[in-house]
Amino acid sequence: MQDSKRTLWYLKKVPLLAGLGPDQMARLSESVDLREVRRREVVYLPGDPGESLFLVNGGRVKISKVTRDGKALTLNYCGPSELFGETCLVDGSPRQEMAEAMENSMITEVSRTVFEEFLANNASLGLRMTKLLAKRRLHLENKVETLVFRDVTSKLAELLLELADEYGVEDSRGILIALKITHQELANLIGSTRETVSLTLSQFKRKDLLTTDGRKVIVTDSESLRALY
Amino acid sequence: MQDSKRTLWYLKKVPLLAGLGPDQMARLSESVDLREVRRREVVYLPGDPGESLFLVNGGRVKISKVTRDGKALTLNYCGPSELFGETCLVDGSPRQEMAEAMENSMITEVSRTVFEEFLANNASLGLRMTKLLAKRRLHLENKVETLVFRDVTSKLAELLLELADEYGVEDSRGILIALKITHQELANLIGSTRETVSLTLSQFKRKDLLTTDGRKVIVTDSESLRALY
DNA sequence: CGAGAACTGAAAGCCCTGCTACATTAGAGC
DNA sequence: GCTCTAATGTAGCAGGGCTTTCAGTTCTCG
Repeated sequence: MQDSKRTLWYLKKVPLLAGLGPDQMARLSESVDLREVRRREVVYLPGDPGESLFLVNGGRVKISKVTRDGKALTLNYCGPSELFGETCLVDGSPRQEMAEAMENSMITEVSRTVFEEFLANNASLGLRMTKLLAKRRLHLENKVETLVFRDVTSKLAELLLELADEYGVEDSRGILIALKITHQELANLIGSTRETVSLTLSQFKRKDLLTTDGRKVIVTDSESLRALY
Repeated sequence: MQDSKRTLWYLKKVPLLAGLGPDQMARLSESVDLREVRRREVVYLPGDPGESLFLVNGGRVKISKVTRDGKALTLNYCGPSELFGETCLVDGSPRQEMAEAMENSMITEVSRTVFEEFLANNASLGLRMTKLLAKRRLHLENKVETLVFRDVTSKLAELLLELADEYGVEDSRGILIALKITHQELANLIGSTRETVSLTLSQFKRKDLLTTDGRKVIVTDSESLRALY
């Protein structure tokens, strides 16, 4: 009871579901599953059955492609109110990517069939869903372009500016990226290696484009950084 | 009159629109635009206003990312009954990719607002659209992975098998890829260069994995080719 | 059918960056 | 605070493939 109330409360905050009426919302909240996942916990792996999609209620989940030999490419991060695992809508075939919690998170699991039923009965949800997926696609297309055409310096510069934009806070020295992120993670985001990222970062530091405070990056000269791509 | 009848006839063949009733279909056919585009004609360029989406009625259209310095990455080909340009649904911002006819083609142009209106009033269309976009996304994600992790030999081998699968016809010597395609096009599809593709192809030929007949490729040993990735 | 454009074959050089290998440092957990 | 692990700083080396160049071939279109 308490739990279903909380589920409802979470669902109400998801923009994607804004078009659902109170009754539908209530019905949905009864057929979903609220789950807690801890930092580094895997939500699903490639090969797992793709029978549900997820909403992030709180925390952050990383979606990535992994290879047999341990290399990984991060596709995107999902923050609160965002959807992931929706590619199972195609046909419920096995997952082809990995979802892993980056911090302790709360997620809502919706079975594919239930979601499809809601979609089939709610045009407004379909419209929102279409726009959402189109947006994701656009981002991914731009990401592909960047990955293929640009060199590491350019890709890292762009990534840092994006991160500064999304997670940046003002600081006396510039924009501090308030995100606990390792060089390996940065490398996975731009399709490079840890070593090359470390090297490139120290080059940036030498050129006074950024400083580090502990392990946080502070962008001090975003203009020059932008000029690199 | 004649023209609107033809439009309707074309629209009826599009699976995406299968959920629309006869009346809706008729209304749609009146608010769209049937266009003919010739081989190499550009449908839209990056920067063009993104105010409509397109259905391919016949022929084939290439969607690609291009850079200032002339490099190109092909995202996908769209054949009959397929949709393209749908990323404008996000917000009607300028195009970020290029659409170009690969052969003389017939396309239907639907304005963004009209399509959105249909979406908002037709849950079945929303469901189909969602599935379609989810599928595209899945393909694109796999493409990214391939582009980033694999070397040219592996990517080209995979591409040739895909093409053989989609455009292949039986031949006494193996599977003939019945598609007029240049080395440059192949390179654009796998994020490489014309020279490297030419070289790799001749390596394949030397290893007896394929032959060429004029400018068509014939895959003679698909097993060994598959083993390369 | 002829000329020009488009396409392919081949080869040398070089450069980015991935890989390997350690040393050092910062954090996390007890 | 101490230990042990995770993360970072550096460096050399090798190699895939991009660039450049040019010759030869094959379409295409007037």
